[in-house]
Amino acid sequence: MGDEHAETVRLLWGPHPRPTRGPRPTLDLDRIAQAGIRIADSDGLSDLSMQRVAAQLGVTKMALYRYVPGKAELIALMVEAAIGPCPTSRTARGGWREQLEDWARQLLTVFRRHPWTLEATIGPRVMGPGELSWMERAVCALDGTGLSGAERMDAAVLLVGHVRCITQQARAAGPAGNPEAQLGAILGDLMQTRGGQFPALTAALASAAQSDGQDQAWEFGLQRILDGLATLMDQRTR
Amino acid sequence: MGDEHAETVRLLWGPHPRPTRGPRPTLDLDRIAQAGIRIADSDGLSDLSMQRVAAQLGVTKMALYRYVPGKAELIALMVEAAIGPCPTSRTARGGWREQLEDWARQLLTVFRRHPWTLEATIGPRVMGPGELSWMERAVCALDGTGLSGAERMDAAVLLVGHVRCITQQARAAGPAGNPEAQLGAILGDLMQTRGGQFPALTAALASAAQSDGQDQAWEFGLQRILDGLATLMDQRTR
DNA sequence: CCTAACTGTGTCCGGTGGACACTGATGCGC
DNA sequence: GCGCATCAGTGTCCACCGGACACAGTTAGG
Repeated sequence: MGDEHAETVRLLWGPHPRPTRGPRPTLDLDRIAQAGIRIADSDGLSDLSMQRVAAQLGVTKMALYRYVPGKAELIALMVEAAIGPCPTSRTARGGWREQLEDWARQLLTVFRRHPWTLEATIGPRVMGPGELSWMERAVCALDGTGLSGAERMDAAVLLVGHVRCITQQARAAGPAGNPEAQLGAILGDLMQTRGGQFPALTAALASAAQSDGQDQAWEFGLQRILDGLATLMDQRTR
Repeated sequence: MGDEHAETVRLLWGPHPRPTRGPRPTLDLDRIAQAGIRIADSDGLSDLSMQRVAAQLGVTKMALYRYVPGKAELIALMVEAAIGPCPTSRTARGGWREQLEDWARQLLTVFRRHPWTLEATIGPRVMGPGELSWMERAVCALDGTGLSGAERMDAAVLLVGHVRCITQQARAAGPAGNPEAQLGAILGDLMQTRGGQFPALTAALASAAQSDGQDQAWEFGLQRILDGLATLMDQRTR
């Protein structure tokens, strides 16, 4: 039972007993995580190395291994600190749809602020209390809607998937510029040079080029998912 | 205009002129990509190195650089070869909903077969003809539904996001065992030990524990998205 | 036949994550 | 007050990574 994830769980969930003997630690987990977040925010996860994190904190890289077993656990700490707990402001106001919509928008801003969390949360991993609090809030918003527990979880997962997908799409455009336009430009170039073996795609892109909203894909998917949930609830209560 | 992506486009889209002079190349792009896919399929993308790919082909790692400018381009080739073109069987049979559902299921099997494509297609990247053919098929299925070009693209992107999200979730359980059960077990452990500061989540998990279907999250999200699309079309034609 | 083009190899470099032994600071039990 | 177990940070070392570059061997065209 005691696999290698146990240490990660302890790091994310505590406790973190301060030892009484020996010299005072100059660092703590939160400062290390913040330093890593600063690097990943500015230069991306690929430029994150133990050396850089240690240098930012004024220590040697090996000093970090006194706090963290390895790079993977450091990234897990960074993700937990970057995502943080779900803000509880305006809790339980409005119906499930308003609550979920608000929740999804807040989650999107968090992901947008730390785009590297996308690639950091790809594989199987241990979730921290902050991440779980986000799930808690979404499931809670669906209380009393007639959906089963599994369905409430699935709905939350579905929304998270959309948030992640949109965040990734937004990253393709860089910090400035709207994603759809740039994606459309690249695709349009390919269409023009490589001939029209994708007729439906070219037609859709030509029509999409005149579209304006830079968050159109986000709004579209969000409303479609919420519509689908509403349809299910309708079928249940009928 | 001639940025570093130009070489990637040439690699993915051709042409690949065979030189007349000099010794015959012992390798070709397809064999290299297949070797990389074999490694990534069995040991994951993190264990993919130029050395391993070269060893599998019986050459030195530097020989690969005669065909591929770098590791990133090799991975792009692998993704294109692994995803491949969208199968055109049973094309344009049934309504948009049946077509899209079939399309999404086929895409899911492809992603399940090559889970590493998830992390390989995270950042902004150049898409190959195979990937585009999948998009083409989805957009084509939505022809004549009253949706605008941008909306058809957004719908396809929405479905891809769901497929990716489910694939990631499935990876958490390893090759065997159903994802929801294992995820629920980890979460349940945390609930039990860390106390009930997530009441809604614990309740939902307790209810989800009795659920049976191992692809329930997949089916749930898929039907919700399709329901949402149907709702939009209903509003349009009304 | 010769030469230019091209392939695969060997060597080298900076950087990475991590193991390990070590020095020095610290607080508890005596 | 003192000694010693404990723990923090450092320096050194290693295997491995992606990639640059010069080189030898092979091939086809003039």
